[in-house]
This record gives sequence, structure tokens and C-alpha cells, in this order.
Amino acid sequence: MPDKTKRLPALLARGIADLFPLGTSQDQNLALRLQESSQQKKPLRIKLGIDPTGTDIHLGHSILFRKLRAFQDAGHLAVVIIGDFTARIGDPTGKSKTRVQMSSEQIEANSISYLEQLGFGKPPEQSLLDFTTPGRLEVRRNSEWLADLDLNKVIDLLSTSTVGQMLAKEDFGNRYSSGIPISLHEFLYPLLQGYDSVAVEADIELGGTDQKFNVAMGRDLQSHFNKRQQFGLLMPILVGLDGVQKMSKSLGNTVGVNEDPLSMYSKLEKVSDSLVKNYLTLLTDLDLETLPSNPRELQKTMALAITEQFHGRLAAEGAKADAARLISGSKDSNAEVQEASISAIKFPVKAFYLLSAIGLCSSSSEARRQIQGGGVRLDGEKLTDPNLEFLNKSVLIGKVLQLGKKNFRRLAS
RNA sequence: GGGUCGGUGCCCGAGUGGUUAAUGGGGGCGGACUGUAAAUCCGCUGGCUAUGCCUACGUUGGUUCAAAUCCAACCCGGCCCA
Repeated sequence: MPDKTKRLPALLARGIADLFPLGTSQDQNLALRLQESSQQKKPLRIKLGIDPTGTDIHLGHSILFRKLRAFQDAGHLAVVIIGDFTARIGDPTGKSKTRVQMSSEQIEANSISYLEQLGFGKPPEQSLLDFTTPGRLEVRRNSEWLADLDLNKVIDLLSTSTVGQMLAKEDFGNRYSSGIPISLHEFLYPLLQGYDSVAVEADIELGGTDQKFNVAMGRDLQSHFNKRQQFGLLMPILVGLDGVQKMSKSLGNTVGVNEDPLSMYSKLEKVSDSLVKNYLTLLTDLDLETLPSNPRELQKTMALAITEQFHGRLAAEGAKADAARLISGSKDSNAEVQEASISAIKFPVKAFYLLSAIGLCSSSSEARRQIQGGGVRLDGEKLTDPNLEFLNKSVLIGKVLQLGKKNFRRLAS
């Protein structure tokens, strides 16, 4: 999208999938609006909403937060909206069925966890957002203005849209035409998200490309409520580790931002070739012109750069070295592997039970199968008998139990 | 509210009384190959400290020696009508 973004500063423009509107006035053109902002020394309010429906922030989310951070670093104000109210409805975007509604306790716990993962309490150079520089961040919960909306206001909101417009939204349209139920309250979601923009007086809303409808709704509502309209700045949806579907917790193809360095690095360095450039563009600030041409080296460069963002240079380098060592099957690796306590285990213990007890396998039945299928190693040595007995802790402590090529646990007391 | 069709394992989808955790596909996991990629091939894919025992086909009851398959009620959904 170079034509749309060429007048924007490079770090703000990098990776953008869509930007609207694209007119020639200060209300229609983001480059001009940025100029106005700097002339008037009035930072723009950059809105990014996130619904606390899960507990883990992954790299897919991080694209948007990275962009938000770029705006912070350029002197603007990040307005992070925790959708504690909208989480109760659930964003229907991309959903093929109605989302289950969540309890407020769960929502609150998730919100706190999100802020921590965004870097609250961490040094700015290892966190997604800048929590420390004054005037760069505002965290709001949308229950603040949504919880007390009265029915008159709700009817006013509803009257701004038609059923036809809602069904024109891809997700709703698909569900409707394939006979999958749509609850009425789901129609409210885009309106409420749009109303958030009214409430916080957003100048720009960031979102994934799947958020176009909702972001555009924000513009419509701002206009309806006589506010200056926001720009929509959309980022691509990150493809997950499977190389096919979007990165999503429920698809199990994610890299979480608070994963330990080794698992982060080892997952990333095996991302398929077709995705590596994409990851580099969206998840790093590396200069794309000066990258290694060897595809394997490219993977490693990408994995290292991303891991470094969350754990620092030293830990990332360590993870890289450890990954290489573990894969070569070295027995005496000192790698920094996630530890698993075996203190609660009764000895003697059979191999399959051990595997499930430390969470490497989700059930003891699965553990049996994995061993029988030849996918389990202890300090590099393949286990073949699920019923193999270990007599006491001391024969296990310090050893690394491995499932497949990328799941490791160091056994600890 | 009436009529009608339907609810099967992570998903889709067979199966209409009787070996069998339930054909097949997708996805996932593991193995081989490789560059820890892609493609391809192979295995596994309910649970349980387990050579046996549990729990499963919307829910609850019923018929039967025997049910996902038959009956009843209920719950949920699609479509048509209002």
C-alpha cells in the first residue's frame, strides 16, 4: 500500500494494510493531520481496543500494539480500551458462532493479565507499550461509558444502522446465508465499539483488516454525535505458525508474548519460508533490504529479532544457542528450558504418567501413545516403553524430557 | 405460536437394534525425509498410574438379552407460515 502511505513517516507506515479516508484535507488525509498535530503541539489520540476474552497476548495482537507504540514514540497518545463491557457480548468478527458470554470476574482477571503482558512494570525496551513516559498512554475500560447507557441511547445507536448494513458485514452475511444463528445482541457489538471512539474522541483507530466494518462504524457514530471523525488504520492479520490460518489461540498456532525465550525462539525459527518476510515486516523493525539471502539464516534472524524484543539480546542469543544444542540431541545441555516440578509425584513412577503429570502431554493416554509412537526423549535418548519405571527422584532431576522437536521440560524438584 | 427438518467425537460428516470408542475427510500430534521449511510417505488421534476398567452419539426417562440407532417428554437450532 505504498501509494497510500508514502507521505507517512516510515515506522508509522510500515506494514499497513489499509488506511482510510484518503482525501486531501486535514480531516481526510493522515499525513496532513499529523502535520497539523505537530504544528499545534497537540498529540493525536490513537485508539486501540482489546477485549479481555482470553489470557494470552500473542504475536498476532502484538502487530497492533507495535504500531501503537510507534505512534507513542512519535509523541502521540495511545488510548488503550479494555473492552470489559464488550467482552460480555463477544466480537462476532470472524466467528462462525455466538460466543459464550463471560463472567465479570474472569474479564477482570484477564484485563490485569493483559496489561502485564503489554509491559506494565517492565522496562520500555522490553515491553510492547511505553507505560512510563508521561502523556503517552491512557488506559480506559469501556464499561465506564457503556454500562450505564439507557435504552433511549441504545435505540438511538441502533437507529443509525440497518439490517442490510449489518448483513453486508462479511461474517454476519456468511452466517446468515449458511443458516448459522446470529443473536440480536451481536448486532450491538459494532455499534458499541464504534461508540467507544465517540467516548474517547479517537483521532485514529487501529485494528486488523477484519475490523474495517467496526472501525468505519466508529466514524459514522462520531459524525452522528458531532465529533471529529477518526482515521482507520488497519494492519494485516498475522498468519499463524501453521502457515495457513490466522494466528489464534483457539487454533493453537500462536507464539505468546510471555513465552520463555527458548520456546519463543524455537517456534519462530521453524516458521515456513513463505511467512518469514511477512513476520519480519510486521513483527520487527529490521531493515528489509539488508537481510541474509539464505532462507535458513533468514528464519534465524527473524526468530532472534523477535525474541530479543521480549527478552533482551542476551536471553535471545542464549535461546538460539540452546535451540541448536537441544536439536542436535546433546545430553549435557545446560539450556534454559522451562522447568517442571516433580515434587508431587509418587515414586516409583512410570514414564507415561510422568509425561502427563508435568503437562507435556494432556492425558496419560496420549502420553502412552506418544511414547509408543517414538516421540519422547529423555536427555536425548528415545523412550520406547510407556511402562518404564523410574525408582526415585534423583534419577530424573536435572534431565530434560522432550516431546517431539520443540517441547521441552527440565525436571526439577 | 403452527408446520417441517435437524442436533454424532476438535471440526465436517457417515451410520438407523447386535464383533468394534463408533466408516471417511479435515485439523492436530508423532515418525521418516529436509534446512527443525514446503511437498511427500507412515503411525496415532475419549479417559484412567491400565494388559483391565470407566465414560461417550442434545437432555432425561422408557422398550429390549442388546440402542447412536425404536418410543416419550423436554432443551436447542435451520427453513416455511404467522
